Amino acid sequence: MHFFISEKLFFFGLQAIINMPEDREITIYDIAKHLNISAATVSRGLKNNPMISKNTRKKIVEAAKELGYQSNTFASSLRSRQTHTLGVLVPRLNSHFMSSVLAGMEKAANRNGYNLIIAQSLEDVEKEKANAATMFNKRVDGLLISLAYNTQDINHLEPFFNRKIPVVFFDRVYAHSNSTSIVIDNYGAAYKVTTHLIEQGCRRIMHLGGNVLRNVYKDRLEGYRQALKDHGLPYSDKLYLTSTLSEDAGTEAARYILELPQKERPNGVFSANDTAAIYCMIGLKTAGLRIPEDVAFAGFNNDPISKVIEPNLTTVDYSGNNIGETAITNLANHLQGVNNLYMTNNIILRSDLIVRASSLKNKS
Amino acid sequence: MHFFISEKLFFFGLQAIINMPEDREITIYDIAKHLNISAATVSRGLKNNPMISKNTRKKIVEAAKELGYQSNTFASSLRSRQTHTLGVLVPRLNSHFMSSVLAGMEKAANRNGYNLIIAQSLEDVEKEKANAATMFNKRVDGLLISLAYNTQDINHLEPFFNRKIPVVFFDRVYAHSNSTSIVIDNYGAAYKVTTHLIEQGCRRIMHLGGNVLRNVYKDRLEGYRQALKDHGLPYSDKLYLTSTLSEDAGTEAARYILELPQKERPNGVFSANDTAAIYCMIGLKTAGLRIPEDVAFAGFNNDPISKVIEPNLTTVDYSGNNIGETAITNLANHLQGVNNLYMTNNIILRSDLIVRASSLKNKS
DNA sequence: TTGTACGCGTTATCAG
DNA sequence: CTGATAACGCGTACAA
Repeated sequence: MHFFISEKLFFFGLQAIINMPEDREITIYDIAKHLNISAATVSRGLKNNPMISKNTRKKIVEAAKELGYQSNTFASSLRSRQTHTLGVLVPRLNSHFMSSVLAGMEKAANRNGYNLIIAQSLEDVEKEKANAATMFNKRVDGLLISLAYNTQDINHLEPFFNRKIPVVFFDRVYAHSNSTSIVIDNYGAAYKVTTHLIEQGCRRIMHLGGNVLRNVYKDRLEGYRQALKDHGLPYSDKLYLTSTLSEDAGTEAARYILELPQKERPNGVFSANDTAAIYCMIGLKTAGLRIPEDVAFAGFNNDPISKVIEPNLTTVDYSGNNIGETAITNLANHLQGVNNLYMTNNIILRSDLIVRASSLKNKS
Repeated sequence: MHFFISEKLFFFGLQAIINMPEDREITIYDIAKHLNISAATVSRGLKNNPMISKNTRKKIVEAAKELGYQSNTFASSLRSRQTHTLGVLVPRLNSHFMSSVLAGMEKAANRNGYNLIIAQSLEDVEKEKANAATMFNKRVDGLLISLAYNTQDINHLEPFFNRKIPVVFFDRVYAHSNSTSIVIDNYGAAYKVTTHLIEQGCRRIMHLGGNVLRNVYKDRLEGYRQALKDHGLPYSDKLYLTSTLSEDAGTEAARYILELPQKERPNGVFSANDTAAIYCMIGLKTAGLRIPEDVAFAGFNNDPISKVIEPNLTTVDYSGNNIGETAITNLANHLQGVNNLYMTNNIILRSDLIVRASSLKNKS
């Protein structure tokens, strides 16, 4: 069986298709045709190129709005080799500190006309590698990274270095890189906080630390040790626990303390983060110890929970927002040629941290 | 004055340029040339197209690795009209709930081969609009959005609807959209929690709510009211405070309660989030009221602070991780043609929420 | 001040 | 199974 389709019918069918709710993008060519000018002029006009007369520029912008034009970033990126996108690679997204960092970053990025692609390594080097590769493929204009718990080297960032794509480390930085790092004075803060505990009368101070592979934990440990030394207190391995600083790790630390012979128990604890500090506190409180009379506590980060626990936890106000904003602002300036991040091992240090000694009473 | 440049010199100069430390990308053409095959074949081989013989496919992959090839996503996106990027637009990045959502999203996105572009509206419609436009320009394959505090309509999402780019609402959804929404049973949870307070002996229960423009706060308010009604308790405007549910708002609520004549004071408070609940608690505790004997509390979200406050706060375990994973998984499936999100006003409801009644003692 | 012409790197189409 | 060729939408020398 055969169907005959008249030329006319065919034409109409075609028309119908052509007139269907357009699935084509509106391009600068459409605008150009609309205004009887060239696409090049439109392209320039859209970017406020001063070479284009004010009048035509205006017309172009209006036509663009009228036609519902939306610039195509790929085409643009393909041509200009700029994505206006920054990659952010963090260990975890869901900690108070990190989400503050991201909030600060997003704000600064937005202000500078950049977008953020965010990924988490979940503390796993392999995921970190994979994510780094993806970001590279996405041609981010720059990378901001805080290293995973067990990252040993940064070979996976070589592609960035080779292509001179700026990499900014923050918080958990890499010691031997030539990149810029945004950090706080972890050593100093730890020193201060430990000293504070000592001044409150603590003589046996325990430290809950993280993996010393990461600068933050290494520096905090060192600050703690130096403070002990400077005040004539001995350092003991028995009073130094290293863990992931999770809630469970805090609880575990409490158990450890309670199992210690009465005489060997610490009367002060400096934890490298608030979470571990607080769950350790809770463990001890549950066992009947008084805080801070029996054991005084200090943490790190100024997490919201530190203001809720009783008594309030002395802690270091480590502002994620600041870190995030500083990191992005520096990177954006670099990309816009305002500064140059590639001075060897350039370290930008935020020194606005405050030790909050909220309710720890002097035990002298 | 004229310079004469010999053909030879010119050629050498050109050579020098060509041999300069390559700043050109390695493309599929380079691979093609390397293997004496066509770029088309390389393109196919790289994507494991079964039409290409296993042998050549292998060779292609090897050559790619050898030459250090990195696919150019723009070029690919420009051609294929797919970005493998999803836009996420949230009110704020730095709340425990939202960062959990993002963590869940990132995980699911990664698993499905998508990247996330994340932006925050800071509870401001205007920023929401601007961000939506950017995401559209970046040609995200789909948009996930939780509305700002004061968003009235969703006209700014029209571009997405017009182009049939899937939009998924989550948490703070839009009632009259034809899009899929990922929500929990806010009404039911509020009803349950309020009932719980009533069963503990509370007769005058206050509600700290948010802007009823947002479904979450509206539904929680209604669940609260229905529970009162079903248990023969009167509803009173005096016991309903609406705010941003911030720390300050919680403190403010405490002040409000304390200023109330003794007889009009609530003996129970249901807050639409944990933060306000806890700062209200703290305010009352400071004033000498006993929790829960004088005033019992219940919150919403299962924020970490709810496990730290004393006594522990009864709350609704609203899992951001689940919401995030569900949202992305559904969107990804839709994009891959597994399901279709565009059933009118399709609502995907997570019902795995649990009311944790940790330490609230029966006051009968 | 504006237009012409070409290429960015990939994928789709069609032809072998 | 593979190759040639034409887009995709934009930016930019160069020319006018």
